[in-house]
Amino acid sequence: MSDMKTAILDAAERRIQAGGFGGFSFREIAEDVGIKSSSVHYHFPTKEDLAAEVVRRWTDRTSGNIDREFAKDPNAKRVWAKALRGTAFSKAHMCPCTILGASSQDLPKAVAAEVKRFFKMCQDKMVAQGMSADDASEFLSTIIGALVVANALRDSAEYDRATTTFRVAEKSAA
Amino acid sequence: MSDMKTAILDAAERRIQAGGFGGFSFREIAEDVGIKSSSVHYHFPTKEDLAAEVVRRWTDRTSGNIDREFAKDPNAKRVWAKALRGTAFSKAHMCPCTILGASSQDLPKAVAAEVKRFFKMCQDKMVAQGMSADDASEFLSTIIGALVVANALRDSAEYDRATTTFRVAEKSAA
DNA sequence: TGCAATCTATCTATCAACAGATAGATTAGT
DNA sequence: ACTAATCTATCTGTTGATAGATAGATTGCA
Repeated sequence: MSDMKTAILDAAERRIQAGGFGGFSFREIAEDVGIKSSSVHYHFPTKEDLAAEVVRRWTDRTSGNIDREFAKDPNAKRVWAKALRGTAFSKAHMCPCTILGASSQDLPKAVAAEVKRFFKMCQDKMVAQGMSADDASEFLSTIIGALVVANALRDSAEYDRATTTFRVAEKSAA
Repeated sequence: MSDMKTAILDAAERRIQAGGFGGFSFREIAEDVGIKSSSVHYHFPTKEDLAAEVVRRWTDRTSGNIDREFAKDPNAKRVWAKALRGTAFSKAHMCPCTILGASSQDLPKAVAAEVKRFFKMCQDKMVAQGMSADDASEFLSTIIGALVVANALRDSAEYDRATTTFRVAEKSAA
């Protein structure tokens, strides 16, 4: 992957984290990376292509991060809660899949499909790590919702308040 | 409140539930209610005004619904879980405050403030109903997140999976 | 080696569609 | 006659997308 393609994905990711699919334009991305909007189209023909690849990359990256941390700490919930905590306290504050998932009904097919894939990956991995299906559903909802509520209240500490149980507990293991 | 003003709020609410703040235009709303876009501006001067009032109404409505149901059932979590379940299984599938909360960083001030007010209302009411602050934070995150995940997976039943604990349990009372 | 063909990555310029917003005329109810 | 509500018409700006030109690197063949 060329440097420019990566830079475009980075810029799009940042803007999607703030405003979702409607929250970025080819011209804005172009300014961010220092080229013209038509050149962004060269790398990603349509807006749908670009957004879908941002989500795909995020999913794969998250999956890898979780695997790496789970190898070091067998408490799956703590691993997940810590991983998303990084997002809550990052500059962007939000996970692109969460903001896109909330407006999933208004998304181009390819983007909606990638977002769906992200949440499926989360649930499947949690079950593989030992959680029951219901437990994984409830837990995933909690950490995703914590991201939304913290963002809405403009208070990252709110994420900690909502996830104390999982980040601290030594018992309720994977 | 005039019938037309209510109809405009209804239309805007529906469209916000699907696509957030960027998911509706004055022209679309105008078509929905059968007038011209300039006439929508007569009732709500700016897009910010309209969106803010949609959220304000949703907050007040939700607050009233919860109070009414809590008077009939003293189990606060069951009351909240059932109330949001109605949203998850509605045609719109989403709560406007949730979709707007996820993109809160990109919202006009007045809208962001109203969204913040919604989540504050939820937490304050939960605490007033007997939950601890941390418990309220975690529980609110769970039901909000369940809405997002169910929407992204295009499967309302996912909301039930994530909230079984609260909707069924007779014990973990308010 | 040297030349022709092709590819990569960017540019300029432009299009039709749509956005939010405003001014001013018109209509209908009291 | 006044007012509330709607209309017509228009403005300025932005959007995603496309066409066509260009410079430079790479490749393939004689």
